[in-house]
Amino acid sequence: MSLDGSAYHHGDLRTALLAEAAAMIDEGGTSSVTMRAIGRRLGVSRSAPYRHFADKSALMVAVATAGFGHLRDRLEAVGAGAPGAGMERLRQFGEVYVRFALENPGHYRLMYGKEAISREDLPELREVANGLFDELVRVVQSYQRSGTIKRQDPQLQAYVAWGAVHGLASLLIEGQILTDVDVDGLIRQTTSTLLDGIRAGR
Amino acid sequence: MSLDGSAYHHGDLRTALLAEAAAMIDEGGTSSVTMRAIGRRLGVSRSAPYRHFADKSALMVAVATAGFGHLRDRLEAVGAGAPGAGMERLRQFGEVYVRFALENPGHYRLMYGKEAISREDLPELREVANGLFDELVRVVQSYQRSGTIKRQDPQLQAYVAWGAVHGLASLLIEGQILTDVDVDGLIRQTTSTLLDGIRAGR
DNA sequence: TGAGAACGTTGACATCGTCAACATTGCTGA
DNA sequence: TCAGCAATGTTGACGATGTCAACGTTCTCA
Repeated sequence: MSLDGSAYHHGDLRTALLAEAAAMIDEGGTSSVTMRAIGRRLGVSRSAPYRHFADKSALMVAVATAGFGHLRDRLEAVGAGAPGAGMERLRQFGEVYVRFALENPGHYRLMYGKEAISREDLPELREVANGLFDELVRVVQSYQRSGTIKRQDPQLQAYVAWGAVHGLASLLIEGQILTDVDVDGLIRQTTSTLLDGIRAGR
Repeated sequence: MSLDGSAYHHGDLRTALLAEAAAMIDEGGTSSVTMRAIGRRLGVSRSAPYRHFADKSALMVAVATAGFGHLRDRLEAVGAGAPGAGMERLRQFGEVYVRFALENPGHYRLMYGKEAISREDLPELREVANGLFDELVRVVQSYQRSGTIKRQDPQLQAYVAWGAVHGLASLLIEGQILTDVDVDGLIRQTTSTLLDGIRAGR
């Protein structure tokens, strides 16, 4: 790869494609993403992307995969920190999750929507997504063992928690929440309500 | 309009277009909807739909509008019923909301996603959506007055509640929840957790 | 009954995803 | 060093799509 201005070979088109695709989704949704437009914005021809991704769907899948990687990094950073008192760690997971979605709406939509990713069998994506969820189930189970939260079906409890943060993230991303709302306060109140709802009864 | 088999005039193409579009979204997502395909499926030419909707976006907006009408009817039916003890009515709102989404995934996605509906200014849609939300805020306020739930910012509380059911509905619709999960139980546990979370503290 | 409104059809064009054929550059082994 | 192959990019072409314009058909009502 050359670092000079030789135009023919881009240098790192694959990476640029991933970034540009995500940026375009952020700006105008998945339907605004066009293979030709991506090429145009990156100054390459319309079919240059096909040297790096089999088709548009493959590019979308790659963006989603990258998103899962980033999200996992964020969540692992939380897990690696000090446990904190009570359910502080669980709250942090929730808040980090929502903030990730707000900062990477393009990635997030691909990760948890099936609009742009039509392929039926995507074992890789399924696996990483399930891995994150399983981690949440484990956290729930540990809180149950310590008697901090109600002893219900851990899987259902995890789905409820996920649903709460996913719902908030989705509403925010899709522009369903009035712009004058205090987002930080809303995130905090969402996690607080969730934690109060699953806390082991007196 | 003729009821015989005269082929030239469809009879009620506008209604048929709305139904067919929603059905196609249910089946393959918004990206699978094609003006030409709708025409094909209804046995009319590719541009017949343009006699009833200015463009594809207008058709999508009309589907969403119909969806809001149906959802409002369902929720009003709940509101008209017996109040029930405690927060039973609030739970019913939540459950009816999620079930509506599950039964009408095509409509629901259009209603609360901005993927297929790109138009910036859609005062009609905004108004009906805000109307439903305002109703939720009012319900929250009445529960606050009766001392049933915590006295927090009613708007934030309403967003939290909406987020919980919207999140669950979205996860289910987007196929993010394992198929062997007890959906009824999950819906019930979601509303229970939410109600426990906002219930006025002892 | 006849004329305009309402409704439907075909032709045409730009854009899109994508494949095939071809051009250019980078790298590696003799 | 350099020939040749792999990697990377480009252009041409095709079918599908959204949509407009021009035109045909049917309905309605004065």
